[in-house]
Formats: sequence, C-alpha cells, structure tokens
Amino acid sequence: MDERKKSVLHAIIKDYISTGEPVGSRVVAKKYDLGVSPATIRNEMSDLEELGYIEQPHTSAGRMPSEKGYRYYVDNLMEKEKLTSKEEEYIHYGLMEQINEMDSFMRKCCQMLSKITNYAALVFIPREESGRLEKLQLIPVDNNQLLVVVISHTGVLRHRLIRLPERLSPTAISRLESMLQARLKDIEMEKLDKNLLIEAFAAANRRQEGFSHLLEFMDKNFLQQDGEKVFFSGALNILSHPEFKDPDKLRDVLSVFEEDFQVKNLLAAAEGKGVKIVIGSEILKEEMKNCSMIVSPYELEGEKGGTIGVLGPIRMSYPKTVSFVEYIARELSQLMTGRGS
Amino acid sequence: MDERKKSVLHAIIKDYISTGEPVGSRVVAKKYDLGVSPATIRNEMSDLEELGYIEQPHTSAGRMPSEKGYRYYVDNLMEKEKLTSKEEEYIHYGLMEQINEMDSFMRKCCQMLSKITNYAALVFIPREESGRLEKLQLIPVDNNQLLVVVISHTGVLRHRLIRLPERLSPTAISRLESMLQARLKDIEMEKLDKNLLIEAFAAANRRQEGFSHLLEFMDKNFLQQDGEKVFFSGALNILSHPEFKDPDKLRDVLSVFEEDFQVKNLLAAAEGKGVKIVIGSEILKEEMKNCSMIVSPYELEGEKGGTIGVLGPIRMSYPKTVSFVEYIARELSQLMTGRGS
DNA sequence: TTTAGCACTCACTGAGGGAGAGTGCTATTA
DNA sequence: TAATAGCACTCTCCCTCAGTGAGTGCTAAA
Repeated sequence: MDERKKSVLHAIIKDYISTGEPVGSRVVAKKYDLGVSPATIRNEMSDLEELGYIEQPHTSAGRMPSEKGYRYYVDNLMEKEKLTSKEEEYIHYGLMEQINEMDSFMRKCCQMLSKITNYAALVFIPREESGRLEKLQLIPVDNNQLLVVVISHTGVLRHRLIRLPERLSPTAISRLESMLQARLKDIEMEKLDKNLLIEAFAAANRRQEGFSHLLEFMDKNFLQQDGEKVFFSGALNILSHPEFKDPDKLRDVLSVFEEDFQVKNLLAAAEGKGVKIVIGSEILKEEMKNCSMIVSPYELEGEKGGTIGVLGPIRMSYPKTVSFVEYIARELSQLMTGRGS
Repeated sequence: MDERKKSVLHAIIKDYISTGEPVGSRVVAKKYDLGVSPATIRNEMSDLEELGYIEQPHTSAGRMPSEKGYRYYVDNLMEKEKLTSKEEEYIHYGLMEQINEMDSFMRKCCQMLSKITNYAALVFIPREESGRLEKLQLIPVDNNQLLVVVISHTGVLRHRLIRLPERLSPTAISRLESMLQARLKDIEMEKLDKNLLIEAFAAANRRQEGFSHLLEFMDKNFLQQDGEKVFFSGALNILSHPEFKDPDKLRDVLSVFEEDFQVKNLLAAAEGKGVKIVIGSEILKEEMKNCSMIVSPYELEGEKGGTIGVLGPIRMSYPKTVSFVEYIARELSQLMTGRGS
C-alpha cells in the first residue's frame, strides 16, 4: 500500500462520504489533485479494488469504499475534525441546562448528540453499584400499610410499600425492624429479594415472632432496583439518509429501537476504552449491516459509567462525528462528577 | 340518503379498507351483489361523490371514501366486529402476566394493543391524585445525607435524598421533623415544592431554628412527582401500511412519537366518554392528517384514569380495531381495580 | 328507473433509443 | 518502466411512445 494508493483511497472515501455517489477516476484526479492523470488513477483504483478496499456497483460506474476500505480509512487515514469553539459552547451550555436531574441530563446528552450529528444517538446507563445494606427502616403509613426503606452504605436508597394483613402495634413494628436490620445488615443490595426475606423471617420465627404471614404480601423482586436504563433519540434522523429509503432496510434499523434491550446489546457489544468505531457487519446484528456506530464510554463520579454513541449509515461523516461523540462523552463525565445526588 | 346509496357507500368503504385500491362500479355490483347493474351503481356513485362521501383520485379511476365518507361510515353504517373468545383469552392472559407492577402493566397493554391491531398504540397515564400530606419523616442516612419521606393520606409516597451542609444531631433532626410535619400536614401534595419549604423554614427561623441553609440543597421541584406518563408501542407498524411509503408522510407521523408531550396532546385532544374515533384532519395536527385514531378512556381503581388508543392510517380496519380498543380498555380498568399498590 | 352500449380518459407498463459517466485495454511517451 | 492519451465498450438513467386495461359518463333503449 504505497502513498499514492493511500491518497487515492482517501480521496475516494472523502468524496463518497460527502456525495454518496460512486466516484470516478476523473473526479479524483481533478478535485483532489494528486498530480497524475485519470488513467493513472484508474490503474490505482483497479489495484485497490483487487485489494478489497473499494468496489464497483456495476461496470462503468465509479468506485465506492468497501467495509474494509472504511476500516482502513478510520484506522489509518482519517484526521479527526476538531470542533469549533462555537460548537463546544453550544453543547456545553445546552447540557448545563439539564444538569439537575440525572435522568433528564442523560436524556439531554442523548438529544444533543442526535441533534448535532443528525444521526441516531444512544445512551446506556448501567445498573448502579448499590453496595451493602446499611440501614433498614419500617415506617407505618396507616393501619394497613408499612413503608420499608433500605439504604446502602453508598447512600443508594430503595423503598417499597407493603400491605399489612392486620394491624401491628408500634412495638411489634420496631421489634420487626431491629430483627430485620440485624439479620440483613451488610448484605449485598443486589441480593435483596424475597428469598432472603424468607430466610430472615424463618430465623425470626424460630424465636416465635410470627411475622411470616407478612411474606404473602411481598412479591418476588421485593426491593430489587430496575437498574439499567437506555435512552435513544433521533431515530428519525435515519430517514434523512438516502441509504434508508428502502422501507425494508428502514424497518430493520428502526426495529432495533423498539426494544430497549436491543439497544443495550448494541452498545454492550461495542464496549471498550476510548472512542470506538464499529463498521457495518462488525456490528454483529444482521439488521444493522448497513450501519456504523461510534461509541465512547463515559464516567460517573470518576468511575466507569456507561456508554454513549451514535448510529448512522456506513457512509457516515466519521471525522466530525468522532469528535462530537468524544466531546460529549467527556463533557458528560465531567459534569457528572462531584455534583452529588 | 336512501338505503341503496348507503349500501353502495358501505360496499365501497369495506372494499377500499380491505384492498386499498379505488373501487369501481363493476366490483361493487359483483362482489356485494345489490341486485343492480354496474351502470346503476355508477349513477349512485356519481350522487355520492356530489354529496362529498367519496372521491376519485383521477377520472377513470374507481372511487375511494372521503373523510366525510368515513365519518358517515363509523357513525351510521359500521357494525362492530366482536372478538373471538380466542382473541379475548389471548389478550386477557397476556395482560395478566404483567399485572404486578403498574408501569410494566401499562406498557404491556400498549404492546398488546399494537401487536394485535398492527397499528401504533398509545397509552396516557395522568398525574395521580396524591392527596394531602399525612406524614413527613426525616431519616438520617449518614452524616452527610438526610432522607425525606412524605406520605399522603391516600398512601402515595415520595422521597428525596438531600445533602447536609454539616452534621445534624439526632435531636436537631427530630426537631426539624416535627416542625416540618406540623407546618406541612394536610397540605396538598401537588403544592409541595421548594417555595412551600422556604415558607416553612422561614417560619421556623423566626423561632431561631437556623435550618434555612438546608434550602440551598434542594432544587426547585423538590418533592414534585413527575406525574404524567406516556407509553407508545408499535410505531413501526406504520411502515407496513402502504399509505406511508412516502418518506415525508412517514416522517410526519413518526416525528410525533419522538416527543412524549406530542403523544400526550394527541390523546388529550381526543378525550371523552367511551370509545371515540377521530378521523384524518379531525385530529388537529397537520402531520396526522393521513391518520385516524381510536381512543378510549380507562379507569384506575374505579376512578377516571387515562386514555388508551391506537393510531393508524385513515384506511383502518375500524370494526375490528374499535372492538380491540374497547376490550383492552375494559380489561385494563378491571385489572387495575382492587389490587392495591 | 334501470340497463346496455359505447366513446373517452387516464394510469401503468415495456420497449427503444440517446446521453452521459466511467471503465479497461492498448499503444505511445517521457 | 511508469505515466498518459485515446478509444471502444458497458451500463445506468431518462425520455418518449404506443398499447393495455380499468373505469367512467353519457345516451338511448327497455
């Protein structure tokens, strides 16, 4: 792969990304003046095709990059395009607006990313590490209801209202509370489900406490947190890219957005360190073979957080989009650090 | 509008709904034998067109219903199509699977509706009436954090973790607790925002309690519940209807699903008693002029709940879809009654 | 009032042909 | 030996044109 071949490949990919049309030898020679004639370019193109970096939709059409070509491009040829300070400001102040509440902030990041890139944006928020149980408190609401509040040593809180089969006296409640507290303290919050409570109640029963009928009123994931979350935004941006004018392809792509876990899998598969570009069939999902993803991890409170990224057509404006994803992931990490709540 | 005109209109609409093609006089005469010749039908059609119930895409094409035609159809001609007992069972047991948790149950209803009708389904859950404050409790989590729990007389619960600027002694906390409790008891939960707390703290300050610096750590909608929620499902079903093969129309419709509040407005506009059918431009949203909606209110715990409905092309299978919406709204109301939590 | 007959309209389809873009090959040049 | 110019060839795209078929509206007859 000599220098000239690289230049030709680079020119073809740049042109194809901006026009969407197969690019011919004449255009390469003229627009990206490499100082040689179209004929020479043709020879180089012929070689590049043999090497698998470009392909022809049909004889007598220009060339367009293959997946391998894109791969080579993002790995070796592409120069990231820096954001202008205007863009950075726009993003920064846009995100600041929603800084108060985690969920809406994440949503905002997602919207911002989709809006500014004009691709679909995805955000994955992992299950939060909630630590060990620190405190359990029972608060009587009225004669029929009892509020169970559980707090972990990291400050994560869960609560649940349960119905009481009968009135419990304040002393009975506080006895139950200290029994449970003693029994469950320091246990992993993740393990806090009904089975564990059954055990705890069984132990209490051995001391004739007789609370076990309470169990009937708790369901299986008693205090289990929902955990993982996925946001996406701008799914419709796909409509504006001509490669998805075919309804079947469109359906393929959009169908993934119908189910959260699919989006999650998508992002999970691309996990890694730093910005990562996944091209076409490298996304191991048949429906996505016409797409590329650019994803980046982000941090929460200085620790590994989730993943944020965009999904667009393979013919994506990589240099700019990479910078956007990178910048927003960094902003997100910074803004989510040291703010509490 | 004599009987024969009605029959012709009915036939045209039925045929058009099932085929999507403009229907000609020959087809009406043959398939829906009215005992007259195509020529007679043609005369009737000519009249119906003059009356505005049907229209022609171009001369020499068959006729198709106008919005007015559909309106007349759903009001006067249509017979609801009963569900088979198989369908009822399928829905019933499908919904039962998710009965435990309100949110996922609503989501399930929505999915069920979209799946079984093959249109897009929408569910609106209104802000819950949460009643008056019954009990306020402060639970220290650690030296830096305080959990505020608020319970209404109807049993609705909200909580919030706040950071403390400094350590507070248990007695200080319980003093604060009883002060707030006394001050805020019986207040409408809806009004519970920061302004109210400022007042409460101000009152406390007059007695030199000095907790007002806590205020800096609360944000504006301190204990405000998010309230309204919107689910939708099966937006992609629209893709399978040929009237949306035009990307612009498709975009119009799908864009509404990008923002919750738009979906909410859509449903809100169609509120009423019983199943309601909204046709084409009756939906007062330009983007939706090619769609119809069938919506129904549902009940929560015997009281007015939210709205559930489907959105599809104007050429919708009304008789069946109405029954589906009706049945699911009824199931939903019944299953959401008398289960607590 | 209904029907049969008939001329007319219009969308759709497929064939045919020209234009244009681009290639591959070959012979020539530096 | 590498680069170039020339040229024939290929293939898509677009336009036109005629044929077909579905369906209508009108008129005259039953």
